[in-house]
Amino acid sequence: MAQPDKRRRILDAAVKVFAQFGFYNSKVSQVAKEAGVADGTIYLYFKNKEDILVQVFIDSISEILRRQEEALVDVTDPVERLATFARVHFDAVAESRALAEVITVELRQSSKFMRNTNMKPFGRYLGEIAQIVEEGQQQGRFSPNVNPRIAARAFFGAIDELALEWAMGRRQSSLKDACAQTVDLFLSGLVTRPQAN
Amino acid sequence: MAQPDKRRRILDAAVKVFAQFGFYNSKVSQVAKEAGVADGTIYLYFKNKEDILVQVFIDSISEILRRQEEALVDVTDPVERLATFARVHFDAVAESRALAEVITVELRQSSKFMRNTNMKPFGRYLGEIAQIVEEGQQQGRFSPNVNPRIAARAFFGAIDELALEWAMGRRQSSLKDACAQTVDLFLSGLVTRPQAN
Amino acid sequence: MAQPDKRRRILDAAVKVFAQFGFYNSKVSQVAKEAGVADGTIYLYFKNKEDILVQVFIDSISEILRRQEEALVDVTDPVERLATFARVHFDAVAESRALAEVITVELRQSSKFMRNTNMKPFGRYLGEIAQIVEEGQQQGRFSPNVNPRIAARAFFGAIDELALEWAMGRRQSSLKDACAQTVDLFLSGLVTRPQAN
Amino acid sequence: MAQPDKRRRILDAAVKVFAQFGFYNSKVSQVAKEAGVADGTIYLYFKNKEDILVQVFIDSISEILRRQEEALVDVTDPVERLATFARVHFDAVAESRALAEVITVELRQSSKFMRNTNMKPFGRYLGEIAQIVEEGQQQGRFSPNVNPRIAARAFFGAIDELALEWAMGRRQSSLKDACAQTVDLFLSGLVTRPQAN
DNA sequence: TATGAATGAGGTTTCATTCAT
DNA sequence: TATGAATGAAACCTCATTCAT
Repeated sequence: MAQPDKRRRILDAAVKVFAQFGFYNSKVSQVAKEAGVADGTIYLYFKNKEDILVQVFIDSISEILRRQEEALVDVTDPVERLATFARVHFDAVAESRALAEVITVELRQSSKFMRNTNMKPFGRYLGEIAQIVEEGQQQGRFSPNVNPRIAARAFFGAIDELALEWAMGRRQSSLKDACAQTVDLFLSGLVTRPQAN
Repeated sequence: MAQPDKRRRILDAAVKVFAQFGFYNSKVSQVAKEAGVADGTIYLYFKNKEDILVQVFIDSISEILRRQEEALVDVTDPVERLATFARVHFDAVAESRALAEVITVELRQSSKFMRNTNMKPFGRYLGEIAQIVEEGQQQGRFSPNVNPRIAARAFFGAIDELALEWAMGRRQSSLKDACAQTVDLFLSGLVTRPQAN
Repeated sequence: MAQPDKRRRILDAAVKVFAQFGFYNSKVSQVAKEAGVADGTIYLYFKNKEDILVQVFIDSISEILRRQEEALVDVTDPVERLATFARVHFDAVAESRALAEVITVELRQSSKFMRNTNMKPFGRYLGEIAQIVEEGQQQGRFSPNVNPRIAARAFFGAIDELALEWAMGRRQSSLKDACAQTVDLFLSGLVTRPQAN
Repeated sequence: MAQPDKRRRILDAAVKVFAQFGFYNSKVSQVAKEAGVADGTIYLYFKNKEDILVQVFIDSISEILRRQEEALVDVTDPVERLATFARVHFDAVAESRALAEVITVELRQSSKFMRNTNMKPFGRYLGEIAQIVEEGQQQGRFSPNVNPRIAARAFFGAIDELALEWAMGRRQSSLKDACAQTVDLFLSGLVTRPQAN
């Protein structure tokens, strides 16, 4: 009975349930059953239902951020860094289709109501991309004509949309291909091409 | 008493209310009050609460599609067509911040439940982009190395994400700028550059 | 458009609808549609929904009573009168299965709420049976040991229950047979048998 | 707080409330208040409002059947068995006027919707009577000219109608008398009288 | 008389949350 | 810590009835 990390089990169960039914159509009791705990137990670990979603999000983004930092630690070329970033994001998403749905879909829905919540991890996530772009501009590898934050947002939107498409079950081509194509699209638009023109 | 288009008024009210509180936190009675009709009247025009959301979506996408077709009728150059498409999308979104929120946020939330719904308008919307890309490839203006449907999806994701950012109230730069930058990013990645390399 | 007897059409429609769905599960609009009139028209002829049921009942019982009186006018023998009464009741029921259901089932349900209503026709109906029994007793043909009103009630209960069984669709034997058997049962218990014992 | 049998209390409360207002005019909240539980608690024990009625019926019929079997265990004479059956039915009814109303009135109303329900207890109840008649016929005590199932139905209809009359508040004579008279009526019609004729 | 769009009161039911054990 | 029976607030939706035409 004494599970090592009940909080973890509840979060995992929540991801599974939220992904299948959507946050507002999921019942706390479903999450409890999936986690193998009593309904009341959930409230020992989370303030309320919405808090579960927030924690799922914070935990997931934090974990992905950790992986990003780990993967990027030795990569210095901005072009390579952006490609790596996209690959890690896709790999994370590929690991858990359910998590992808929760992050891409449920999160947006709740975000309005999370203005007071600690959304820093997501800001950091976007900021990470923006920083790569910025560094690329400083190194003269990326065109200085783009706003780094806007480019980051657009970049995230593109790969996230593909992740959603994939998560929704219409896997038209391999994940890797889509990832690479997207990165290429962006990079070829981003990189400075002194020789051309 | 006899309002000309009660259905229209309910839809407009719904967009306003859903945008402010989110679909699941909106009450049908709020929509009714905002529309100036009785609660029951809503059910003369819509099957149920979710149907309002579906109709908002279908109506909006249809209207935007109409505008796209109108705007694109005389544009032949693929590069120009894609730029026009993005501009019209942004203009439509700019017209109604509430509508933007509902389409970008609420819709995704419900999309799981819309699998059975007539999502053709959305499919057409994406298809429209894909077709532009495809034609561009056929005319040799766009790189043949991208899958048109994936490019369309990524393109949509990028401009939609920017629209979301804007709708969420963090209007960092002018809409037009963001639009143009995004289009540029994509186009420069997409267009063939025979002279370079 | 000008139907001769709209009230009649509404009553007939009500019988059909009430029989199929039950009074409380029938919608006034269903009755209106079945009658081929607008919803509001019903309220030109009836005070409210319950009034339709009351009128159906009063009209039906009155009509059956009329037939009973017509059939009994020339019958003088009490035994024969009771048998005739049962036969006419069954024939009436046989004519309209829907009417049978409404009278046997729906009416009981509402009767509590009809205490203030003019239920005289039903009282007269039972009274008619009681009177036959009473006359039989006065003529020495029926045992004086039974309370005529109780006998009437039991008699009605028996044939009504059979009618219900029949109306519910389990027509085990011919209507006439069941009728005759029931009458026989009662009569042989009722008639004085001077020779026996 | 912890009531021993909350289900029982809800059923009892339901019988009381349904009898007074009728099933369709009773509110679930009334039943809850009468039972001293919260509205939601009802749904821990019953599927929905109609299920309460079904369970009242099944429970009651089962209980009466139990009593019938107990009372009949030592009675062998068919005539006596039928008389006993009637007496037990009346006694059960006499115990709870409310229950009588619910069973005789409300139940019929819903019976259309109960076709899919497990109505076996009622079938068994009627079957019990039919079996007594059949055994009586086999033993030569009852006339072979009647269909046992029809006789059972008529018998039930008669005593049930009297119960209804009584439950409706027009207690014209003692219950026992009515019971005895009814039984006598039937039995004298049913029993074979070798000496007569 | 007839219509039927509009009304709006109110009931059934759900489900997040609590708390006695 | 853990449980899960109980709570009760609140929302969706229905449908009898009205009334302007």
